[in-house]
Amino acid sequence: MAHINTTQYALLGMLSYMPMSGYDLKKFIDQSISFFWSENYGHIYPVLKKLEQEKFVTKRVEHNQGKPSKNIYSITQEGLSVLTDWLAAPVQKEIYRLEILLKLFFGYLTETGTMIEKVAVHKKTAEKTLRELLDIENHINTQHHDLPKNKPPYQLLCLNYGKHFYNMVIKWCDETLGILQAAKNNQQ
Amino acid sequence: MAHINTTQYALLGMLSYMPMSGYDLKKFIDQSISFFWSENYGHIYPVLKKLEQEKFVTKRVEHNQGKPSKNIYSITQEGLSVLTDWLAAPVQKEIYRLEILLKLFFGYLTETGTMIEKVAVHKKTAEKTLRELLDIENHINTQHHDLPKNKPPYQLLCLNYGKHFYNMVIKWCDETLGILQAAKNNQQ
DNA sequence: ACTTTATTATATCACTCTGATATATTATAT
DNA sequence: ATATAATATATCAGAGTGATATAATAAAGT
Repeated sequence: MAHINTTQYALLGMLSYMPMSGYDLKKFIDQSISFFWSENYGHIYPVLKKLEQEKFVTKRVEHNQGKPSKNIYSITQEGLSVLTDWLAAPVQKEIYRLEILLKLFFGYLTETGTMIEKVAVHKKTAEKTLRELLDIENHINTQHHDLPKNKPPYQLLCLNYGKHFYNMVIKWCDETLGILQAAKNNQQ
Repeated sequence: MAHINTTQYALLGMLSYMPMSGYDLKKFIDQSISFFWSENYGHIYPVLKKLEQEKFVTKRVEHNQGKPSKNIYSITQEGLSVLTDWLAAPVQKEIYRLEILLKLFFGYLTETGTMIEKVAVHKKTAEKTLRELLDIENHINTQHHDLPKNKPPYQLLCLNYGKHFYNMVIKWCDETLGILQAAKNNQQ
C-alpha cells in the first residue's frame, strides 16, 4: 500500500471552515496553504465522491445564475470526528524530493556555470514566494478578524514556518553561489 | 501527464559513479542523499528495465558465491548524454506537502496539548537527522579522497543545505512550542 | 453580429511514485 | 535443526500529478 490518503483530511479540514465545491476547495487551498500543501482536481473530485459515500460529507447542488451549477459539500459530524482523530494520530514520514539538490549532487558532470544558473533561479523563486508570504501576513494582521480567545494563532505559526524556510533557502543560495563563483573563477 | 520521471535521472546519476544493481542503488541512495531524495524498489526495478530498453544502461549478470546473483547495470554514452541534458534543463516545480503544517493549520479543532506533542516530536526527528548529517560531514572531511581539482565540492553544498534546513526547523519548533505553551498556560 | 478569450465547474486518463508483500538464496545466530 | 537476518528481484494496489476534454456563461476584441 502507498501512504494513507492525506488529501481526504486536507479537504475535510477546509470544509470545516465552510461548505465548498471541489472548484472552491482548489482555489481556497491555492490561496491559503499552497506554500506547504497542494491539491489538484484529478484527486479532489474522486476523493470528494469517496467522502460522500462514507458519509463524511454531504452534497447539495447549487444553481447559480450567470455561472454553471456546482456541487457544494458540507462536513458531517462523522467527518469532523475522523478529522480530529487524524489530527491526534502521528505524522507520517515526510518525503523530501528536492530536484535542485539532485542536480547539484551530480553537478561535477557539467559546467560550473550551469549549476550557478540553477541556484540563481532557485534563489529568485524563493524571494518571490517570500514576498507573497509577507503579503499574506500583512493581510492577516491588518484585518481585525476576531481570533478565538486563548487559541494559538495557528495560521500565523504555519506562515512563520514559511518565512523561516524561504529566508534559509535564500541564505543557502547566497553561500552556494559564492562557492560556485569562486570555483569558476579559479578554473579560468 | 504527471511530472516527468525524475527517478530515471537519479538512477543514471548514481550509475555515473559506478555500475550497480537495483539493490545496490537503493542502498547507495539511502546512505548518501536520503535527506533530500528517496527511491524505492517498486520504482527502481521497472525504471531500470525501461532504461535498458532505451539503451541508456546495459545489464550483465554477476554470479556471487555466498549471495544470490544480481543484475549489474552500467551507464552508456547515450545515458550520460541524456543525464547531462537533464542537468541543463530547468528544475521542475517543487511540490511541498508538509503534513505537520497541515495538522497545525487545523489545530484549532483540537486540544493545544495535541499540537504541542506533534511539534515536539517534529523537533526530535529534526535533531536526530541533523546529528546524522554531521556524522556524514565528518566522514567526508576526514577521508582524504582526492576531490577533482577546481571542481566545486558539490556533495558538501548539498549537505550544507541539510544543515541549514534542520537547524531552521529546530529553531521554528522552539519558537512554536513557546507560543503554544503560553497559550495553553493561559487557558487554565 | 461574430469570434475569441477568460472564468467557472466537473470528469477522466496516463503516468509517476509509494509502501507492502511475495519469492528465493545464503549466512548467521540460537 | 530452526529461526532470523541480509541479499536480490518482482509485482501490485493505491496515492498523487498534470494534462486534456467538456460545457456553460461572461467579457473583450474585430
